[in-house]
Amino acid sequence: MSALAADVATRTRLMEAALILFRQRGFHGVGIAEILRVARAPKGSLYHHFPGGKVDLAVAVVQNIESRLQQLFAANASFAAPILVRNIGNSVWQWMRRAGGDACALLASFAAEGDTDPALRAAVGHAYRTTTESLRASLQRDGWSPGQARDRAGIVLALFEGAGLVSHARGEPRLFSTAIRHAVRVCEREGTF
Amino acid sequence: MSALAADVATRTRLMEAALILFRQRGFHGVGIAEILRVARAPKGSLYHHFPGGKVDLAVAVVQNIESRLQQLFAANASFAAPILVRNIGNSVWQWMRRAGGDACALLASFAAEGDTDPALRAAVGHAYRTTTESLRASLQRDGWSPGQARDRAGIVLALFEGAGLVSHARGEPRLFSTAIRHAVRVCEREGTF
DNA sequence: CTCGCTCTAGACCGATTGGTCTAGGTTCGG
DNA sequence: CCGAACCTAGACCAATCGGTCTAGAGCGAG
Repeated sequence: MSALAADVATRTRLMEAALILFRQRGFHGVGIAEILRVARAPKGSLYHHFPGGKVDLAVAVVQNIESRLQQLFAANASFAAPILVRNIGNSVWQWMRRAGGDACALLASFAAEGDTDPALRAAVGHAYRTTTESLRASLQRDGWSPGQARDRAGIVLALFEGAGLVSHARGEPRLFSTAIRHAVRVCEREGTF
Repeated sequence: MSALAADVATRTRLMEAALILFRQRGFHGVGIAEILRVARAPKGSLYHHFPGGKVDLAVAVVQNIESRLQQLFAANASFAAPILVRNIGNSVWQWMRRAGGDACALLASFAAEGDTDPALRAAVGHAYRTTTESLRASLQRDGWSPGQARDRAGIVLALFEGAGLVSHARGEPRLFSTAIRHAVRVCEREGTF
């Protein structure tokens, strides 16, 4: 099916362009025209692949990020929470270093504009929920109490989101790697933390 | 000067409306028309008080938040870092609970759309810088090494920004108070953390 | 070959965007 | 009481917004 191949390519190109641009300027900061220009696609293609238009595209991007994160959790499921957090943190860091691939800051960006659209808000909320849940499960497997596991999962998520945001805003990747190290320690059973 | 009084009132009303709306939907998500409607001001007033238009208004709001944060640091300068962080965290939490007064999530929102405008980006960067600097100074006063103080200041800032964002996105104020408690511990000299 | 379906292509639309500009109060100092 | 300064008020503008719609290119199946 060469038709399908072309389809996938265009669809993917649209999502990649959207990811890059939304990350830079947020949902409302980017016009459809610009996405199409970057993706080198005509308007018809966008509304063919994403009948709901701009929101539909943004939701698809969020879901894609969510599933990528879930894959990372699955790939690291056999590790203890500190190792898992370190590995996932490093993977996300790699995404951020490769131009435009920053997942963290995109979710944060959409979260910041949360009251925009119910569907988009729901997608971001779902992504946060599944990520927190995976983190919590890992911590509980390590022996943390349910309450402790939930709190620490929230802390780790907030830390990553905040660090992604601030380090992006200030052009200081350093902060993100510091945050990874700290998040790892938050998950360790030894020490007061 | 009753003219000045009217002036101040309109200017303030514009900034308050902008703060509330930008926080909800970000810089690009809010139109000037809506700000004017909420502030009950005509267009002419906006461009009189903020000749640079929308960006000028947003920068003023960011600077206002920055100065409010600096006032909090000044008011808590005599406390050790953990107490200072707890107090400031609680104050910010109060802002967030009062409708529309969330400072953290607004900076985060603008940071997320950072590539929008150089002036806005600079204002947010400056606010982050002064806040981190105040935090670092407090930690160093407590005896932390310069490197440790800088790292921990960054962690605390990222934690607050991330927690403000995620808790706002998910409607879970709980996470923010958990983050405050954690941030306090990050600043404590006792324990491994 | 031709039919039919998927996808591309872009002209076109009304609504809304941020911003400019001219008038019209209002409130001072003198 | 009057002119100048300050501020309000909103009509108006080009540009852009997200979205719809028709036309046709390209393909595999029969």
